[in-house]
Amino acid sequence: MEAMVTPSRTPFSPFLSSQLKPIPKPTLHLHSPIPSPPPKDADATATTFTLQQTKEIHAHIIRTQFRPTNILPAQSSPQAQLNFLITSYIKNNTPSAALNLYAHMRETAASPDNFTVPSVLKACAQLSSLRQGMEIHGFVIKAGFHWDVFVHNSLMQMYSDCGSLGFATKLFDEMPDRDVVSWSTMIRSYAWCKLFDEAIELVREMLLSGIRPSEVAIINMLNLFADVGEFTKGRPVHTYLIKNSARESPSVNATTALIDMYVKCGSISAARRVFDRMEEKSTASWAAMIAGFIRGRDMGTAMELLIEMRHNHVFPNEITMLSLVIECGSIGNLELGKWLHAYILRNGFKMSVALGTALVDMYCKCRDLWSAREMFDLMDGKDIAVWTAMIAGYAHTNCIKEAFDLFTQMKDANIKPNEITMVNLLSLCSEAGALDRGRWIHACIDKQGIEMDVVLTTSLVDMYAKCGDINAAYAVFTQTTDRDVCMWNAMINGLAMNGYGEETISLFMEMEKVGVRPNNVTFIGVLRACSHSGLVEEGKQFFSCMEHDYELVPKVEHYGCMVDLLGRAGHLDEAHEMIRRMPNEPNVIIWGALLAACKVHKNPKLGELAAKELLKLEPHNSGYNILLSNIYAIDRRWSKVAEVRKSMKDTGIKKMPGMTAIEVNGVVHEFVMGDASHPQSKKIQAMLSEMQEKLKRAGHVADTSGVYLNIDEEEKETLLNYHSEKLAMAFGLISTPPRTPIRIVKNLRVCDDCHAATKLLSHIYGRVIIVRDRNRFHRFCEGSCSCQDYW
DNA sequence: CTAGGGTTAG
Repeated sequence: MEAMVTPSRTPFSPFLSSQLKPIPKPTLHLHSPIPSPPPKDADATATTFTLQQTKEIHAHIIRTQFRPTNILPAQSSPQAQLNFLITSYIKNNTPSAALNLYAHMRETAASPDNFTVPSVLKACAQLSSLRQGMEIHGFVIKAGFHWDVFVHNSLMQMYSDCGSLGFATKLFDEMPDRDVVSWSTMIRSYAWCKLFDEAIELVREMLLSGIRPSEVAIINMLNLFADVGEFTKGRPVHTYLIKNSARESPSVNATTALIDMYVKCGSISAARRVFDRMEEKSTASWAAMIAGFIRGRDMGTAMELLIEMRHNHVFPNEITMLSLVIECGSIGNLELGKWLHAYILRNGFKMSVALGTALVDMYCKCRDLWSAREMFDLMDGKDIAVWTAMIAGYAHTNCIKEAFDLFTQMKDANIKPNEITMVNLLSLCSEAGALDRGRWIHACIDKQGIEMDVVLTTSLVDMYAKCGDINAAYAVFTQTTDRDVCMWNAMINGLAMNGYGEETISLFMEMEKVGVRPNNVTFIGVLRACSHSGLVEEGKQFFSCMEHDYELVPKVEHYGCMVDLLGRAGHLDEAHEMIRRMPNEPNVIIWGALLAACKVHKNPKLGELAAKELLKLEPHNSGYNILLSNIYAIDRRWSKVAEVRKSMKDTGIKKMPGMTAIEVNGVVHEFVMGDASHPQSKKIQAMLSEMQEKLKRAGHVADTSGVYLNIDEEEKETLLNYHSEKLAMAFGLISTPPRTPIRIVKNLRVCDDCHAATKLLSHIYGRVIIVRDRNRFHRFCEGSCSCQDYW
């Protein structure tokens, strides 16, 4: 099903074609009956009925065996009556009822007609049921319907809504006469799949083919350019609007969409000009403009407009407040968020569940978990979205316990988790390396029958990969065929960080083969794989082909990967040369990569240069100060070391604490250096002493070169023994059964001494020890380590 | 027209 997300417009995957052959041609089938065109003015369809009323009419129709009723026009055929019911069910958001009726029609004499088809296709779209949609497509072919624009457009819309851009495109390409709706549908489909360039190309083609865009089409286009976020691309539509407004001025809605487009493209001034010229402004126009000022962090003007709006007798509604709160959360302005919250309460807005959720989410994004929780606890009728928003808040701040506690409470409250809830919990497990928890979530997903969409599958792949179970990650990855670029990236990066260099490259090849276009993130994974596996030449090739063959401009991150790749391999001068040649301004990632390489390959001269550049960029960053002092320590220039340390102390810079986490029986335990806060601290200390003893006997000499303090060797050794990774390992050894693997996660790089010690410990205790540090895995087994570079 | 919670990389 790869073609469902195939980016290119033209090819129609042979796999898919074979399922739907023959593709219908708009020819007239003289021998099959041509169904009558849809009734033009059925009174009943103009009226909207509630779901309850619809059900009653349904029951009545069945009871009276399609006899004319006083609700429907007297001459209504059974067909028309059923069509009416289908439409009414769809209007009431019960697409499955509509599809059941359709199935009923197929079994009875009342065969579906040209009027039925668009309605039931809409139901399929609402349910994202590609299978049923294809079935209807097949029926349309078999029944020999007249292929008018309406049927074509409905089918395209269904395929596009079910995520099958490939089928939609195929139909579009085969249409003899495309109307403005056909074009709009395609443009919208491409925009949804984030294929903006293709969408823009379609806009161009549409205008060239002489189609005059309708208002809906114009609004669609403006929304498209708002998503693209590029000022220059949206400009032509504005020009078009101005040109045409000589005859008829654009509607308030179109102008509002224009303001929204300018705001999202970051041009507040252009938005303001349009806004000021508007004679009549709707609530939405004001909201779009105010959201723009919030986005531009101009709170003063935003507040002024909010007040001015009321002076103009336009009043904000719930949706206005909703979008303001969301915008505020995305810029993380807590002060404004609190003000908006107060404003909402003061002005008696109805606190809907949606608005409450937006507030909870806003507080979470502003990292005020306490206020978020307060709001959350106050809310009545909490639905799955609020629970998920709150869990997401805990997940993003790495509050494992709180997140899982809340998850339990949610289940106790009989709220069924959905895929979004699970994605949040999984990302938490990824971060903490909590494999057992992650597996448990996976089991929950299966048990609860939660739909595995692309995002959830990607999260699962990511979780297994980041927890070091690469086989499980691959198993999930191969179970699905509907993979988007994110999922490929997750798998590629997973292989890369687990040290599978060659495999990463072959997966990349496969991705290319099935026609998924790699993006910037993909290349970060591929380059990192080359870096970790010492594939210098391959890395250089990928780096040059990403620009030449894939038209992707390497970003600073890619240069960072290259500096890391060359640096790790010891090509320090080449790495330095790369930095000098790069078009972008080198940032901390670049110099940091060079500095780390200089430390490993003991090149204090270049290292000092890198460290000084780093400190120019971020004088207060503790990590770089420490690295600089480390560089001096290599040359044993202790006075310089002391100087840096002192300046750090003076400016109040503290070292980011090294932390190591280990999951035992689904509970994540965290340790910092010299940690004695764990309930089992005594036992851990005893274990540490035993480990130290055994290490000594095995001939381990403490590598104190990682301790860059001018203290005596014995003290250095003691310090090393209390590194957080050793504490976590000791705890792992005493609390898990013999021979089971030990997995730990460290937030910084593992130091040289801990690395050497872990190798021996894996042999001494007969354990596989898997350490995940800042960006990759070290797998220790019987006294050796999987990583191939400098260790 | 604006419409609550989500994935990869950093």
